[in-house]
Amino acid sequence: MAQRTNRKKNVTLKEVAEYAGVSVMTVSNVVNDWPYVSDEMRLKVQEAIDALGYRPSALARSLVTGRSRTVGVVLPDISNPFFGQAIRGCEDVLTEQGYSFFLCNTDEDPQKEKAALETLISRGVDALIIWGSRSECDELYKLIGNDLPVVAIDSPAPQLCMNSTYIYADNIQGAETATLHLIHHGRKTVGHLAGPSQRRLTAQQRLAGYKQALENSAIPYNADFVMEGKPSIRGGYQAALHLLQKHTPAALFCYNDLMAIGAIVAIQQSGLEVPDDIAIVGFDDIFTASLVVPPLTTVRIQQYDLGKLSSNLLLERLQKGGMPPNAVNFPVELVVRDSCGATRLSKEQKQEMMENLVTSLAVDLPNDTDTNE
Amino acid sequence: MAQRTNRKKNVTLKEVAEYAGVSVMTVSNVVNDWPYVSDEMRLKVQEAIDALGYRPSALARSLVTGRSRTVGVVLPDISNPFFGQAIRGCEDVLTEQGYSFFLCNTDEDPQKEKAALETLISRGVDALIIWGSRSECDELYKLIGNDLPVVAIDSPAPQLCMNSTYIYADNIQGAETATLHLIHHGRKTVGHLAGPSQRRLTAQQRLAGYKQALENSAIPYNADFVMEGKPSIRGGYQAALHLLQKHTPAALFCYNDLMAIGAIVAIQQSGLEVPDDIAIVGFDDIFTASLVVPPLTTVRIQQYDLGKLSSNLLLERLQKGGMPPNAVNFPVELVVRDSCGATRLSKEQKQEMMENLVTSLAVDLPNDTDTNE
DNA sequence: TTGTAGGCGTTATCAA
DNA sequence: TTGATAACGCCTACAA
Repeated sequence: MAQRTNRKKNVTLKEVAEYAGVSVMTVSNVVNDWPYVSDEMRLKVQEAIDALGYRPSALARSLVTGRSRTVGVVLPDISNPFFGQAIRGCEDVLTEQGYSFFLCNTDEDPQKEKAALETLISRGVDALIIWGSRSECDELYKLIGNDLPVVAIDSPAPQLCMNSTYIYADNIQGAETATLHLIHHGRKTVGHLAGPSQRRLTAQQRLAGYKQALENSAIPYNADFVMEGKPSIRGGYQAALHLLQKHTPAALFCYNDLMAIGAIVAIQQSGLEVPDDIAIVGFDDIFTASLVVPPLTTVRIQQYDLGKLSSNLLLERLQKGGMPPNAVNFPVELVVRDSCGATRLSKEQKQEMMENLVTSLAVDLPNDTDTNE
Repeated sequence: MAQRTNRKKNVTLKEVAEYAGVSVMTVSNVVNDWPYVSDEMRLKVQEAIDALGYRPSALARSLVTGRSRTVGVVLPDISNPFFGQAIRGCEDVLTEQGYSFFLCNTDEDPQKEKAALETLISRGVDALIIWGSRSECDELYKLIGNDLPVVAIDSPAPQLCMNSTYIYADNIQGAETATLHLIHHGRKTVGHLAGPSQRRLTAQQRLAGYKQALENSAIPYNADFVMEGKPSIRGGYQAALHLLQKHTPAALFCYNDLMAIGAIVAIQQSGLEVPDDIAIVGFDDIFTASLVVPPLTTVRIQQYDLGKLSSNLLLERLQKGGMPPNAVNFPVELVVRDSCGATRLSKEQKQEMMENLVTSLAVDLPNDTDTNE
């Protein structure tokens, strides 16, 4: 008798049906644009719907249809501008097709990732977009099974065992191009500030591309010129300082833009100049890359487009069904600005700029979260 | 007889019950940690759950309980780094409490906002976080009603008519502080690059704070020194150029950091220097603000904390129920770097840095989305 | 402590 | 073309 507690009172199909003096199915048919409804009925029902302010319950609908028009998006960290762009691409595609999505951050923590997937599945998502997964393939399989379509981006080879599409940004190629660019512009010794290769597939790939470039140029690989660090400004700063204590390469190819920015600061603090003494190339082309001084030469990943692509491929899988696993390559491109020294804008006054950068960075480093990309 | 099409086969309570040889309610009680279950039962049921890989359906649960543990987050644009930070704050709080959330971008388009809200409500969200709403108060009310808890941030006064909490970053105070800072450092004429005051409450507030500072300093307000533009780098660039064609204020307080960055470029192109000829102060303290040259003096909004606050207040409303509308002030703080000229780091060589900035910006401006903040 | 019945709001099925 | 009824998977209420 008593209202259930906490229950939101919403207008239901049944109420609309009673109001209009028809059956619930008729109302349902009108709502879903079923063709075999007389105009008279349609009008009458529509009036009732408007009068009562009826809104169909997606929940109830999902329960009975088994499809929710809902997607789970799992990624490392939305506060990372890279993913902000990317997910915007997802959203635009998904929303247009009537899908909503849940967002989950993992911080690249396998535990959090697992929890997120569990939650999403129990919420009945129709599909998953997984960015930079850290789970093993068989573990993912155990969690997800073969029924749920998955698009995995920059994750370790889940295409082997699932109803999934695997997208990889062309990290190897991009890293090779970047490194070759430096070599071809006369930098004899090119070092590499590597990302966390244990945790990130992309870090491994970019390192591989770097090595490949050396090999193609008949330059022997020297581990002394490679320093691993966290993929943040501070991580790049520290890795570069370490490296500079023993060696002074003519150029550094960095895992990503943030590390590159950190490297610039470190180089400057060491009394050297970018790009005159050490040239720098980053990766990603985040928004900030063009705004720092010197503007960063970098390998651009069109983040928004990548997000769109992922969602489009997901929708395709959702609509067709029974598609075999497949892998898709996402191209990247070198964007030449000043930090690589290929252009001729540099002068000695960069000293001053760098001091400013150092000053301001010193203030902000404490707030720099290490997981930021 | 035939399987329904497209239906995902999931293990149900009933199947677990049969497997364990108990009733569904016993299983349900175990799943929900009901206290009055014998250890024996609990064990038996738990085994069945594990054996079958049972996962409760949040959908079915929501349908019957009327609560989904789901929140809708509506904001202008997630690719805007400001919101990336903010939403991360939301996520951390919500996830910890077992809530998932849907993300919707509005691009500050009332149509999209309305569509998003309709969708979210029909999906059965328990509450809403609405950022920078552009809907009228009564329209929101019509859409949402009084049952759904709402936290509105930097939106026009929805607190008047709903089960809502209204959070406003202290834009007026912040703008006043920024402007006074410029005045107190000897800038006689302080102009303002305003945001889109028709569309954004925050733009109105920051303009108001600017005017207030003038008034408190007994400086007459002069509309010639205020120029409105889009809240982007390009918007700031264009607005500044316009302004500079007729006047040369000693300082510019800008609606946000992006406009400030654009203004720096424009000033430099006009053969002037920041901060020597014209001092600049921005607003927001986005990630990039400390990385440009000169590093930007700005009014910091702790974006992550703001996100956390919004979600905490929402949860409070969700748990207590029947709370009256209330408004919460979120403090901001001036962060002094170089662009305001209060510190003494500037030299003539900034010319060179600026040229670099200009060069790189010229390349990237076509990709600059005007809605970015 | 456990089980049974009913219903949450919708769609699928099939009969009228 | 319309309508009655049975699911969908779960929880609340109440009975055993």
